[in-house]
Amino acid sequence: MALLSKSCLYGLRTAIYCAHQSGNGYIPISEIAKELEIPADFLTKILQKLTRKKIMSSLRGVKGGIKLGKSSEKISLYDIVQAIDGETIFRKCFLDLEGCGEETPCPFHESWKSYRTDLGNMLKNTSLSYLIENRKYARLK
Amino acid sequence: MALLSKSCLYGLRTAIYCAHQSGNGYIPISEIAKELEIPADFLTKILQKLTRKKIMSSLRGVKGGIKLGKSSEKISLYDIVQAIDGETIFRKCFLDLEGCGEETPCPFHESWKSYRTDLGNMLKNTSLSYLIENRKYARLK
DNA sequence: TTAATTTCGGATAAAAGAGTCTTTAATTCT
DNA sequence: AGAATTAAAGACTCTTTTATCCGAAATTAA
Repeated sequence: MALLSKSCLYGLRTAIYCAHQSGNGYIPISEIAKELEIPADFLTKILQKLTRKKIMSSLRGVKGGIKLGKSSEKISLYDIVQAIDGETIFRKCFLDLEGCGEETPCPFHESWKSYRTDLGNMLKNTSLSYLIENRKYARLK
Repeated sequence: MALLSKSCLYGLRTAIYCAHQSGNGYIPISEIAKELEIPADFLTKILQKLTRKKIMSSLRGVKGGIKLGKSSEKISLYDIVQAIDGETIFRKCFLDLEGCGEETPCPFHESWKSYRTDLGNMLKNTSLSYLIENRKYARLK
């Protein structure tokens, strides 16, 4: 298993890639797909989830493609994960028990809760711009 | 997505359940399955992975079933996760990039590394006995 | 020894996630 | 207006995970 779905990872990598591109123009999905070695048709579908949530914006036609829907400072990794994989990761009980909560905690409730919250906060506090500025390498494939 | 596979969660819940049972006898898998609302045939298969690693021990026949393979102090959650889902969770890059490492880190390398290590340590430091002793409720379904 | 019970092992089925393909709609350029 | 390009949308296939089924092997009890 992995924490995030493959779709989500593709979406994250694409967003980071777009944030890294200097210009403000649309980039064809096929170009990104080739660059990041992601199946193009599949990526198209995934990015639709991000455009519907205004995280990205798309344009059809000759000079069309995809780009960030707002400035990279305003997009957090949490936004992207939430848009593609939903919020269950950040809510769900470690043991996947429906009724687990403060009143009827599962055996692992306490230790997992803080950990899960930390993860959510870490993703919320990491914007695309921060990521671009504070890394040494651009490795995205 | 979830951090752990369903198989792994079933395995964890069963192990905790067994640790909670006072006696030292074998418990039929069908009984556990019914109690924890897990498909019995599926659970049988999952538990085989744990018995092969001596985390649990099993016995066929009339008074047979399954029980912990050693004392609950000596079984950590890490052992169980590792036996069922493997170690990839604790090693893999956040963005699932093959070549990500210290030399060629992915954009998320640093922040994820410590987090992943913490999770591993948390699971290593949590034994079944600790879990049984330090919880208020027994909720496992 | 026979009957009952229970795990083991392999085959198969169902469900979910990942990936492909084709057609349509929007946009640009000539 | 017409041709070329590119995302959107839906149907379909492939793979992995989850779940079911059945016969065989081991163990207990009478």
